[in-house]
Amino acid sequence: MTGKGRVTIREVAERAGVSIATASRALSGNHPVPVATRSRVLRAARELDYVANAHARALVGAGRKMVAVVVRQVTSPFYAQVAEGVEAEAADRGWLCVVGATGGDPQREMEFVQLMREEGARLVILVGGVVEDDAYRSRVAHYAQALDASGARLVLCGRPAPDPEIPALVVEFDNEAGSRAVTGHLLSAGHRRIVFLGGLPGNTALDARVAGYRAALAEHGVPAGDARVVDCGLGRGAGLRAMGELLKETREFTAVVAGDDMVAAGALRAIAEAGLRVPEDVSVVGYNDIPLAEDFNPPLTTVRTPAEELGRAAVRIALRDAEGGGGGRHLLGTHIVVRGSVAAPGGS
Amino acid sequence: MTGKGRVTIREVAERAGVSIATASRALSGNHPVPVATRSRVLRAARELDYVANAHARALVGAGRKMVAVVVRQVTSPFYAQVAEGVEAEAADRGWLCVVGATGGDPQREMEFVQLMREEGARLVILVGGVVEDDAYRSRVAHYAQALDASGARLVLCGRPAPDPEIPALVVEFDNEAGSRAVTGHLLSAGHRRIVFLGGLPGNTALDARVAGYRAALAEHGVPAGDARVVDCGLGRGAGLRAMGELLKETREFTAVVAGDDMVAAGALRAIAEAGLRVPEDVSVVGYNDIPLAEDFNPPLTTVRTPAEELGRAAVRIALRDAEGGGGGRHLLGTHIVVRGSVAAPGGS
DNA sequence: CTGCCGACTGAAAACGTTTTAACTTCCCCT
DNA sequence: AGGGGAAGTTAAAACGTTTTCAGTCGGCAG
Repeated sequence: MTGKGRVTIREVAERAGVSIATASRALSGNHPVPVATRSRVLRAARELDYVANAHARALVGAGRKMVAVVVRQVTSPFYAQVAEGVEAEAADRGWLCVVGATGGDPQREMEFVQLMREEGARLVILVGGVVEDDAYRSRVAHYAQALDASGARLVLCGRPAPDPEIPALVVEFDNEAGSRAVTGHLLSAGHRRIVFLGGLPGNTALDARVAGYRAALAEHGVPAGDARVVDCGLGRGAGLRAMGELLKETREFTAVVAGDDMVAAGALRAIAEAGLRVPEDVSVVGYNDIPLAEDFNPPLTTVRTPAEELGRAAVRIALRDAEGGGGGRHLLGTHIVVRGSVAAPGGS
Repeated sequence: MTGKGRVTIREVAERAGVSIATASRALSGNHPVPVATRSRVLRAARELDYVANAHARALVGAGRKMVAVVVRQVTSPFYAQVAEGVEAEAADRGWLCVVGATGGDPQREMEFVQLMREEGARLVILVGGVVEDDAYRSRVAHYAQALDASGARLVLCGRPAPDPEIPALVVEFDNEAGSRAVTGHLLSAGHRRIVFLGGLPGNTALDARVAGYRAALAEHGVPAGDARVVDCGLGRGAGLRAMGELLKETREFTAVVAGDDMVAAGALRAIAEAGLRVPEDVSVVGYNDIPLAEDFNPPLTTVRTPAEELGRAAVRIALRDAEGGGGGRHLLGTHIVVRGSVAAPGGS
């Protein structure tokens, strides 16, 4: 039953009584072949359960249609949605999608990009905010230049291009606008003492959200000195810990803007553990509107960032501009989703 | 700046003043090469920013170290965790991991497996319960036979092998035991009228959980007639809808066993919307212990299925048994995680 | 009848690497 | 001094496709 190795096109050709060249043409459809010959070849291929060797094909042809998406971790709901968007858009076009996880380690990111170069990926999408230091800039410059040299494209989602001249495309959400809007929502409800929980200095995405938060405060006439940013970074654990500590230190605030929904999840938990109620005692808003945000306790008011659409857009724009080469920056809009975690300040 | 095509090993060899063969050996390290020559080649490669062409390498060599993991959707927290486990274990060994999403469509599953055969994946992991009909059996038999013929391995996670003779490895959780345990937990708390929400007849994973549920009832002397299984399938939306309808029809139950945590999330929401409290009026348990289960309202008592470990185990076992060929079935254990969604029946 | 064009086909080159087999050197042993 | 390796190196074959180039054949216009 199991022929030793894989069936090759040679055996198909033999069985169909044609040359390798004709078999190839019939199978790949690159060149017209009389229908009789063609069906004979196809039947032979079916009978032998022939599958073409993608490596051989990629070696001689124009390479393989493959897109790579690189995220910190697949289990983050936001990244998962982005990856799903990329996967879906790629599948729609018959492209293969590879996802890599770095765990936030630049070393693994470099290894993975290297691997993708070897594999001949034509599109590499790096997702997620990052601290923009010199190491980052030179790393990305190298990716962009190297990928460009072999005709591939680099897309940065939620992280900046180190230099506008660099052949990388940037597709991201307008973090500052989203954060300004949701902070404005709290301010409009009457809050004045609002904490931003989850800053990550140097991380461009979080810095933009902090900037939006400060801008909203300024717009509503809150003194800049009343702003308070807790730089605890992202993740549920970080939010839980930082919120717990903050509550031990002070209760001089009525609302919390979380860096993202996972931080908000931790914060909600910490607030409950401290014996306070949301939203009666403290209002909380998140960022990203992950799928389970409406199952939090209470359901979370947050900013909807259509993550899947971000992934799709990255692929779509990169492939559309494929000829254009070069860079460019595309901003995607966001909007507030109002649920039960916000009330007017001043108790029940 | 952009040299036209990719740098090949020929140019590296030329610059280092050696033959292609020597360059290849120095770079791949398959054959000892004097340190002087070796460093000369490596330097040339570094200077030219050479990356090997994985296609050419795979074409002549033993193929590429690549594992493919196929799930319904990446955004399901459970599948994401499994995929992360596979990715991590693969990365640890320097293998490439490709994830495919089928959306539950057998057609897309077949296409993806076909693609993986073309790409030369050496390990294909199919994840997730499935209805075991004739179409499924013949599909999987074909995968197994075809992959085996080209020296690749097939692993089934949470779905059955159609035939013990078939060269496929099964790695899964003991769904029946887990479900029996968590249902037993409710029974021990005093519940007698317990609904199973989220059956999916024909789906082997869910059927096993239903069987565990019934077994637990029988063990505790609850008449079989008091069992009630709502076949609404999985997903938050399904749970929300089905629970809402059930509550309109009857309130003759004190506890709910959900098919998985997402169904539980929907159920919790529906119960709250009906004006009931969890756990005072209704107790709820889930399945899988997804990362956000403790942020539900209330925190969810559920069965912890170490999903990442499932992914890791699939890779580990498959690679360890690589020589052994053939099949085999491995069961992974689970345990209950007690949180706040269960109380004794009979109101606050 | 001759010449030409088009449709179809096949032999062979090419893709970039690894590996085999053969060829040098050079050293050591007798 | 001659022979036997070992160590280092290289030319060439091989991997499975696609594509180019050249060929064969039949038909049709002149």
